[in-house]
Amino acid sequence: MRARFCPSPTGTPHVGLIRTALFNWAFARHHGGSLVFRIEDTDAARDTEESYEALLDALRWLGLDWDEGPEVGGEFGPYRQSGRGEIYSDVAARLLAAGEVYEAFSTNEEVEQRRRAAGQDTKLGYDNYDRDLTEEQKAAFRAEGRSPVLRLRMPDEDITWHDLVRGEITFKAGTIPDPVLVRANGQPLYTLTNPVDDALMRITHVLRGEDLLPSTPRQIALYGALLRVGVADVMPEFGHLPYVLGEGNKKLSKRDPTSNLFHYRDRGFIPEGLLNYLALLGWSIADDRDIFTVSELVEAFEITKVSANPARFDVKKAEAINGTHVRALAPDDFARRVVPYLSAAGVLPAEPGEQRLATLRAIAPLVQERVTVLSDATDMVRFLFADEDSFAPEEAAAAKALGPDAEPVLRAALAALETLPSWEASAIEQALKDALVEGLGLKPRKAFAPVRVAVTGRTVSPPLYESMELLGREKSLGRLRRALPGN
RNA sequence: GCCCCCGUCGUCUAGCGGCCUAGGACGCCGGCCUCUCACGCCGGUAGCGUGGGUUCGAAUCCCAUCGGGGGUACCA
Repeated sequence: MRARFCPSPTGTPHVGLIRTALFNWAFARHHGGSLVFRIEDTDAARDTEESYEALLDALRWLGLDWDEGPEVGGEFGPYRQSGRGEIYSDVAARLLAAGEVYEAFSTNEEVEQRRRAAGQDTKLGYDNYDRDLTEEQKAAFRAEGRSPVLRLRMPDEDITWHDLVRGEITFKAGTIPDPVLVRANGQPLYTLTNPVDDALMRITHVLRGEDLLPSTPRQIALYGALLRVGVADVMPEFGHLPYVLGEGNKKLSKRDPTSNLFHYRDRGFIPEGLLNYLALLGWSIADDRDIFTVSELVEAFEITKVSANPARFDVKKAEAINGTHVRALAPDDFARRVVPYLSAAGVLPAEPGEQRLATLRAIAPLVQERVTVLSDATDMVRFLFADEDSFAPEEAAAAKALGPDAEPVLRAALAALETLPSWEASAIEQALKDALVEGLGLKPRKAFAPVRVAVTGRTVSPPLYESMELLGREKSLGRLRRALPGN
């Protein structure tokens, strides 16, 4: 089995596009087949090199590898359509010679005029007028200086296929006008290049977005022609994946920043979590489970079990799934992955030393169960890495917990901690409880808030005693003193 | 207009004629745990678009209808 993923390098990778890549990848891996990665850059006006690089970056980040394609090669290359021009003109010539394709000289204006004259809706499109032009007529058009486009002669019977996700689909004969395959200037169009490459690359399964569904009949028709002229061996099977929707009922717009895959990477989604969530958009592993690993996905994936319903991208659920995967990480792995986010936020230097990394590893397990995306960690650990000159509690937190009532609490805490023989979480806990809860008779909630804000700078923090242990005695005591009124 | 796709809790889904007084997950609400916040645990909320058939029996089959989406390019 040979599947393919063949994006056009325009813009940034869209989550819907990546879901398509994922399903093709999972399909190929599940069946032990091959995944071909092809770049459809035949539209010079819109394709960019940055976009091409972004596509590679995205797939690599997610671990979606390909067996043939850019940078890995393969026997059916090149894998960027911009390098396959000769192939297309050769195939076009064969189709023309066989009469599968014909030269059409009509301009859009002329087509519209004829439609109107016949009392028809101009939305019907091309009217197949040039199908049977005589050599004399063609010569006359050329004499006028016109160059023909190449159009495919559509068959005059219904076109039916068994869609892998939707079942039988039929387009009635005569509803699709003969499509242009090659521009007058010789430039091949998607309508030609996509099926030709699928044929030449021996693709057996075409899994793509539902937006391409209306173009399937003409692709099947072209495939018929390719089969007859010997370019194709077999008609591939088709499966049309449902849309990924955004807010409202429209497909997630390319302009919407939340459609950008890198938006999620930047926030600290991890590949395991994002892949899991994306797989849930149209597929499910079981009726009572939705958390799974990539290898479990590969093991269980069936294209025929994919739902035909459009799916809305739900950030909340994506975050919940991601959080589960984050928590499943080994603590050191979590610590390692969080470093770039801390550096980007200025909490850690770009290349933190071993001492800071050790501190990070120590706090990691406590932070890990409190985040849904890795960037959440920055505000939680900032207090540990701030230097004492610049450290100050957040204003709102100070206003809330470091008012006049706080002074006796802070003094009692200091007194209890200054003489503490061992600076260790359980000892700190005992000392604070004795001094504040027992000694001052405060509710625990009331007792620890001022200490927490003084030491971590926030009302929400990792567990206090462990945080203080990691911060160290001197810094902790110093911060408590500085939180006292007048300091 | 014409062609095509889709229609189960707010959202993603399970469901393929009896196992459905419709299951799970996210969300939301309540509770437990608790030094904060989370995590975890317990409980609750909420759905088969509508109307006709077929059948002893329909979310599941058929027809109609309504709603949503896409296409209708010398873009992909």
